[in-house]
Amino acid sequence: MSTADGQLRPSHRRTAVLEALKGCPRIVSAQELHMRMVAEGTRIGLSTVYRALRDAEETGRVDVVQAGTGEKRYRWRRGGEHRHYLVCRVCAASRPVGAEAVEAWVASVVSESGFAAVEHTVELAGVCARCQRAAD
Amino acid sequence: MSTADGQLRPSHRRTAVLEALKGCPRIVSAQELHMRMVAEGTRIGLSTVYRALRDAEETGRVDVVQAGTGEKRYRWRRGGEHRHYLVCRVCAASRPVGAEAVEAWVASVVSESGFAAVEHTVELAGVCARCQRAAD
DNA sequence: AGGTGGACTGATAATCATGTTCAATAACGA
DNA sequence: TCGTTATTGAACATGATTATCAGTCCACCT
Repeated sequence: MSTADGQLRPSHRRTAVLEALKGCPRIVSAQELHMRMVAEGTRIGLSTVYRALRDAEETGRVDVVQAGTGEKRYRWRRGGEHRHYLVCRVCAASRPVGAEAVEAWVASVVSESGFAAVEHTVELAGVCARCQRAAD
Repeated sequence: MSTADGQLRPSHRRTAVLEALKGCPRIVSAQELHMRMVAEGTRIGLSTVYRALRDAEETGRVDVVQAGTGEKRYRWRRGGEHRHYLVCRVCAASRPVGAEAVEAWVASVVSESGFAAVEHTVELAGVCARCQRAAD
């Protein structure tokens, strides 16, 4: 394989993936993130991006949103806590929403259900104010 | 493919798919439903099952849960209202949960966000009491 | 009843996101 | 420097879903 510019970074392609994710203003899919990185000049394979995101998901460093089409979209988790997001269907801009009420509701449902190890997913998708204007 | 109002014309096969779904005690994937129908002696193609479920989803006659693997699981919507479910990760048993608190929370978040046409997804997955016992 | 046109069906192929394989290789320690 | 080992990434595999399209069925008209 040709090492064209010799700009081989230290062993942290994975770190590069997470850094790129941090720099994303909107939620992105693995493929979008890969394209973005390549466009910026980072030499990285799609597999590595998938691997890094899966690992980050398992270790709780990113939040995941399942799009309706069965693709996953990621967002860097800024605070320590897991968050829920309101995502724009048009431009994919995302903003975290306060979810204390939902967390409390989930806790009460779980306690009276007899279920154990309950995980919850809350997803909100709509059209943001800017895209509403742009639709005219 | 579709008539003026976007609804598929009723047909023997399509009705059979929804009837089969009604008879399912747990949430099922399209493929599971197809296998189930074939096992019962119904002659039907996988494509038709997918089509019927997609149409039912679009017209709001079924509830959909996205499994972690990117597969969709369906449940016949018994009341008129859309529901949320607590699903067992082991046996796929599902029970509807009262979600008034969540609906109210969603409404308030939406009203102060400036977003329009917001749709929400709430999914709860855990291990039901029976499967907890069976795990011993 | 018989014909006709459009809708439905289903086998197959295509697509799409993601996972796995494995030879090449970069990082690290002796 | 040399060898060991984990990481990488291109190609391939997989699994769910969707599109294609020729054949079939059905409703309606005469």
